[in-house]
Amino acid sequence: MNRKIRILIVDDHAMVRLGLSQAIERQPDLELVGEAANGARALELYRSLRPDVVTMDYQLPGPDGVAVTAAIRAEFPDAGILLLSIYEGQDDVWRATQAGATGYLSKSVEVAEVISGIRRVAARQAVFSAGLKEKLAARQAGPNLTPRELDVLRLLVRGRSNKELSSDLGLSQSTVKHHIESIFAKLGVQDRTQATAVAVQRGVVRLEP
Amino acid sequence: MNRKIRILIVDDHAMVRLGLSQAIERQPDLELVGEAANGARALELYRSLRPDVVTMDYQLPGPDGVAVTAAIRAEFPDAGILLLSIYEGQDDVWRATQAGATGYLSKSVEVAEVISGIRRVAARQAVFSAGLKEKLAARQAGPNLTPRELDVLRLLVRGRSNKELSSDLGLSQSTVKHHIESIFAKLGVQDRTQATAVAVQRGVVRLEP
DNA sequence: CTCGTTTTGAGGAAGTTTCCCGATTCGCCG
DNA sequence: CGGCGAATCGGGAAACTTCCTCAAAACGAG
Repeated sequence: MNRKIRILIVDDHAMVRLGLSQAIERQPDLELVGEAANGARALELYRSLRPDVVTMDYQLPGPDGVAVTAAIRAEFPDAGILLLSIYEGQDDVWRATQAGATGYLSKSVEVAEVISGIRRVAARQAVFSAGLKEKLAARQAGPNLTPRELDVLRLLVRGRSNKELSSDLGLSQSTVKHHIESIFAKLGVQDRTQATAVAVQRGVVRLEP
Repeated sequence: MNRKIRILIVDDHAMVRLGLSQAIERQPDLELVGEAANGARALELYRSLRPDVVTMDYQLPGPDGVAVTAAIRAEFPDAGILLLSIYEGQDDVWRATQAGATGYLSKSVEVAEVISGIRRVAARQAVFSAGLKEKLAARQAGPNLTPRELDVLRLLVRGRSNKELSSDLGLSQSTVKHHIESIFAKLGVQDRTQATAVAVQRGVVRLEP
């Protein structure tokens, strides 16, 4: 038999770390080599341990899981990283794939699915949960904002005015107004506050960072 | 020695259930008697098992942890329920205490703290994590909105216009404008979209339901 | 190359929000 | 009782947003 798959857990919730470590220890082909509760420690441990797979929580104190993923991949382009998140918005998955995550699973999946996800990430195969694919497909049929509209929406949701938007993005106010109207039409709302509510609820954009 | 403390875990994340169950099984005085992944199953199991303590996740598919807590307490007023949440907003804790939760812990605390929380809930003592108390105190010093302003803010965040607000709450538009201006002043913002962003980020109000 | 989409832009009318001024009522606390 | 904060209401001017029409450059797909 081959060498065991060496795993690093990154999660700020002690209970999740405990659950994951238990699940891993029950598998003869998996081996837990380290645990980190924040991004800095994760990077440090990655450098010294060089694990085969990292299970990374989406939300972490300080730089979030996506940022840590990007940081690790910048240094180790062949790293295998499985993002675990309670969020299932399209924007989250998109950000994750952009950052170089090998897989993205919702935390509501069964433990067995995480284990099989780890094995597939170890083989550098992409992993996305069935539920996520459904949601992505469903969302694709819905909003479907253009990249520029997303830029505008992300700032809009943070409370920027048209004037601020235009200087933030280097556009004329007319253009900003145009994009905003397109966003309203696609989200089916009448004003920016509703757009914010809908966008955040559907996970089109995230508010926290 | 006394009978063991009988525990029911309610959480939709399999990994958290696994972690909690492991932590509980390591304690000689604690006994896991059931696990539920949703509110309906939780109520069902509570009726048949009558556990001493329920550890309840804040967010669940369908009715959330607070609603399930209220449902259990309506039937069993002496139930001991420990809410576990990733959210630390004042509004969440407030809703939890109103629903009759015995304690409220952030999921970012250590496992030992959850275990000691379970023991204290078993003794029907209130449990709130140190971090939460700090945050609550900090928030108390901050916004400190009046009840009426909170009513307005909750609707504002969902994208209602001044006109809608006035009919929703049975007020004149003048009064609504007045409340909104007070909210802006207390949150330190200039417009309703910023107010939405700040309120959601700080957990003053929740958007999901 | 042509078509459709995206992105950019102008301008204006109508409606809404923000920011002021003012005022009355109510209940609570010292 | 007097004062104080909360909640209520009115009005108005300035600013901003929404909705509309029109237009053009850039770009990829077919």
